[in-house]
Amino acid sequence: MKWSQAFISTLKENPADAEIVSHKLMLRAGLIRKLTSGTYIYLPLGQKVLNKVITVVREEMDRAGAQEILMPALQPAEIWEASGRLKQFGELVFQFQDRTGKKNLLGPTHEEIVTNLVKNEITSYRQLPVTLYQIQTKFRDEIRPRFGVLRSKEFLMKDAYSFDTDEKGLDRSYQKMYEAYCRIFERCGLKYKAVEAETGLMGGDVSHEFMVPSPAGEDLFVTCPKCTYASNINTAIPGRPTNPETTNNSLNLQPLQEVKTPGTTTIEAVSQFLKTPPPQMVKTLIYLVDNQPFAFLIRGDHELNPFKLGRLLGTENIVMADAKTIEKVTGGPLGFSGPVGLKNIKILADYAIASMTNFVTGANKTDAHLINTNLKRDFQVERLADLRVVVENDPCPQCAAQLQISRGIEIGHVFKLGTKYSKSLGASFLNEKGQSHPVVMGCYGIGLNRIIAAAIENSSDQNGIIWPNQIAPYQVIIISVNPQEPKINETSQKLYESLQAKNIEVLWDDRNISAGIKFKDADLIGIPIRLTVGKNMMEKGLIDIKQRGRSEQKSFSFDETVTETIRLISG
RNA sequence: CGGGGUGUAGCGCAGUCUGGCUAGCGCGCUUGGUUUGGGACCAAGAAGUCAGAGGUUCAAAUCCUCUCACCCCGACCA
Repeated sequence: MKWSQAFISTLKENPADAEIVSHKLMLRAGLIRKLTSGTYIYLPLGQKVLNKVITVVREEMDRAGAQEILMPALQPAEIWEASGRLKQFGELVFQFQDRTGKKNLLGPTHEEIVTNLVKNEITSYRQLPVTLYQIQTKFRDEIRPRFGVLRSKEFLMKDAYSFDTDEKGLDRSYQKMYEAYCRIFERCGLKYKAVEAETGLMGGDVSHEFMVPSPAGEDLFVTCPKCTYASNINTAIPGRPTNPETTNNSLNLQPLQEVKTPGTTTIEAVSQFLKTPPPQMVKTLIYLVDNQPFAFLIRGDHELNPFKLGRLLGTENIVMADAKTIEKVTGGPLGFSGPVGLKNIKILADYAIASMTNFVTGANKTDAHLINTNLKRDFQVERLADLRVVVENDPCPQCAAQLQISRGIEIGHVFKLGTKYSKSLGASFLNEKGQSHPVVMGCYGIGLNRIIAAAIENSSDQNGIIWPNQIAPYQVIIISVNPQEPKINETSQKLYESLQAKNIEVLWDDRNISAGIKFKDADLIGIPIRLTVGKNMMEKGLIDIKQRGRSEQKSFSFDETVTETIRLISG
């Protein structure tokens, strides 16, 4: 493509809307333009990159034995009512009626639709296993679209679904997809990390997220510097101290005492008032679990993890108690709750509480706290459990090394769904013995637009994008420094045609503008190999080769330039 | 949805507090010319419902009321 004829518009200045590097560069390099909040137009350069990503994904899915289909974005609401997820998704789903009054929605994902398909088509174990995938636009009415293409209301997703006769089969299908994901992200040049994750709205029990470390990421994940442990912050388990159940009898227990703490309803306030550090304090959080009151005890500097509560207690109906309920249950106002003297309420304590002595708790009275509170002596708990969010330097649950917390962009997520959907939607098959079983499912998603943003977050400099070879919009850019000069123009033309003849994707900057703009633009849009036809051509008949992201530049004769370019591309 | 902020030419912004003359600047764009190894130079030009509606006033980008859009922080996700 000749730049003079291409629909490429770059921006010199940063658009006011953009905050993060990838968003700024995608706008500046002319990859995308915003239509409205959460929806983006892909311009030719952006579309080329997207297509490259799609090609990689498609090749690897096919290689892993998955078969491509295409399901509608427009879906009947009734299937979603049948699975019970319409309520769960709630406002996240774009819904509307068609002219007949039938309820429709724009698919936020496709589990219901494939399961329904499989229900109708698969009747025998002989047809299993099978994995289907598609590349489709998803619609989610996000509460807050942001960071450009990273979180949008409309986005492209590769979603795959595996169907097996049993758990073992699912394990195999899951493993295949997991490996395919690794290959995809490697080919896209991403530094990624697979971590254990929450299953969330998808359901199921095992899942892994693929994270690209980036300060722009919206997720936190935990990694161990010494072993393989890696997890989303929400599922990360802090390793337990070697003596978690330390009986505090042997320790120097001080007498329990009530102290006045006027107006101090937060940990910080109490900490300052009593001059006691938060790790010496215990907060008592009152929740309603299936409408029953529960107290959760957490060390002052720790944070409760509501996801863990759900798993532990086997219900999703968990809400923080309001001030009235707290007063009714504890006898004291919000902000002064404590475990001592609580009745008719289950008390669960985080493991970290077990090794604490002489700590501060609320007194269940206005403006009062208890000091020197001790477990067992002063109150009992129903059980000890892992209730909290991991913090930096917590011990690794596998090897006790100090855990690290990083920020990342979630670019893919794989789930073992089991029979959640096949049961609720009635997708079953007959086994060898003629018995009916629900199919065992897995689902596997990749955010295709996010791969682009993540790649840029991973790889850019002051001057612009530095594309990984596999997803660059063009492999080579030719800069004709002064296209008015016949020798330069003719050589460029010949070079352009020679490279095209070798099936190399080349962008020829033939514009009759000052050289500086061309160099700046080439850097901005990040083409991996830059060939400059200019001064060196006029003086010595040489063409300069420079790789984006490297500083050195070498000069070659015409023929050498072609072979060297090919070498760089294939190597 | 709660909190914070912005809206003036395609893009980036000044002007708004303290109302007043033809609404300005940089980039980009058009035409002609000189240029061409890191966002050139000269000359001439085009381009604005000052987010929208209503109000106050002799007079509104500027003051008041409402509405809309967009961005940032929080809960949610690929």
